Amino acid sequence: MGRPPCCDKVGVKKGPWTPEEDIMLVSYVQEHGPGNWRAVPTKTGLRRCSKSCRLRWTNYLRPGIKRGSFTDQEEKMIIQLQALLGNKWAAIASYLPERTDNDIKNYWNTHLKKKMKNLEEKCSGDDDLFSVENGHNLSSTNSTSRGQWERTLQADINMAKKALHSALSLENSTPYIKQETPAPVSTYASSTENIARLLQGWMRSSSTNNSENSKTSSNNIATTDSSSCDGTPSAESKGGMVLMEALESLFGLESFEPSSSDQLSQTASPEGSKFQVEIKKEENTNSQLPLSVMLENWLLDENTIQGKDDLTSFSFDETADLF
DNA sequence: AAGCTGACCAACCGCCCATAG
DNA sequence: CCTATGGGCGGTTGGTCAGCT
Repeated sequence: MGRPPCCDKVGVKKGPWTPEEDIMLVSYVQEHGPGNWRAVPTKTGLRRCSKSCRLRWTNYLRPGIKRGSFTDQEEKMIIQLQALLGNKWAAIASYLPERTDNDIKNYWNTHLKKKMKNLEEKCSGDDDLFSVENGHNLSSTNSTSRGQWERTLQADINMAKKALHSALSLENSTPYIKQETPAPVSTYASSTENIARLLQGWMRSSSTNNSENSKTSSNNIATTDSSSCDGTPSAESKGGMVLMEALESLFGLESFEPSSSDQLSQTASPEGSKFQVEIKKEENTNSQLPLSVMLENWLLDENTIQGKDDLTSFSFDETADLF
């Protein structure tokens, strides 16, 4: 017997969100803040499940979401964090605050999984270093001898260290949470911008086909988003700016702009901070933790991250005591 | 031009966890 | 301690579109 559904199935709308619904949701969140999702459908009049509202906000409407294709650097990070953490998309997303876990998950499933499989095929015959299909590398070595396992582990650790070190030293161009570097605002889309784009796409689609149902609008928008994902304002996004201004005056949404990295880290990735807090809590019992958790602790430890030189000084010998 | 197929991605679903009462 | 509830997460589905035959 599972949990009862989060809301009545009867009368609840499903499927793609319309711009009108998005506006209603954004204006509600602007007024009340994210949270208490249960109350959102009743207070906004949205005929949507509360969960659906939360998902729509976190995956699409919240400020600080970057859309469009992934950069090489992001791709690298995802691959390596996935190898290290497994399919912990929320945890991975905490390192890429401008990406949602859903985005990362989708990107992994559609692009990287295949890529890694090809790579694995190429590398078959070596060892299972590239075995990422089942998520955690570390767990795939159960049947190997201890020595082999340790070598594999050492390689994993080195790989992770290199990955993080290179990622952290890449001109600080990625707005990692812990670094608290100002986010490149141009690459972000605030809620206002998101909505503006939504409206724009919707208007465009309805102007070309007035009878077009709103189902397709959200997909049109998604395509539009990709076209301007590089942060360079396209002609379309300039049009969006006009709408944005209109919306700003309508809802007073300028306060949504991630004016500081602190705000960004709070709004863009609450999961990350929560994750880090959880890890912190676990540190007290480190001595009894499995290595995977120890590694996570090490990777996420604030001091380690901040003093990134330390990353390379981690030795497998330090972990030997664990066994 | 029509049909087919695979890629992509937004959204849904079910389970789990934390917490308030 | 137990239960109900809200929120979060990962897996999966289904609609749309582009490319190919």
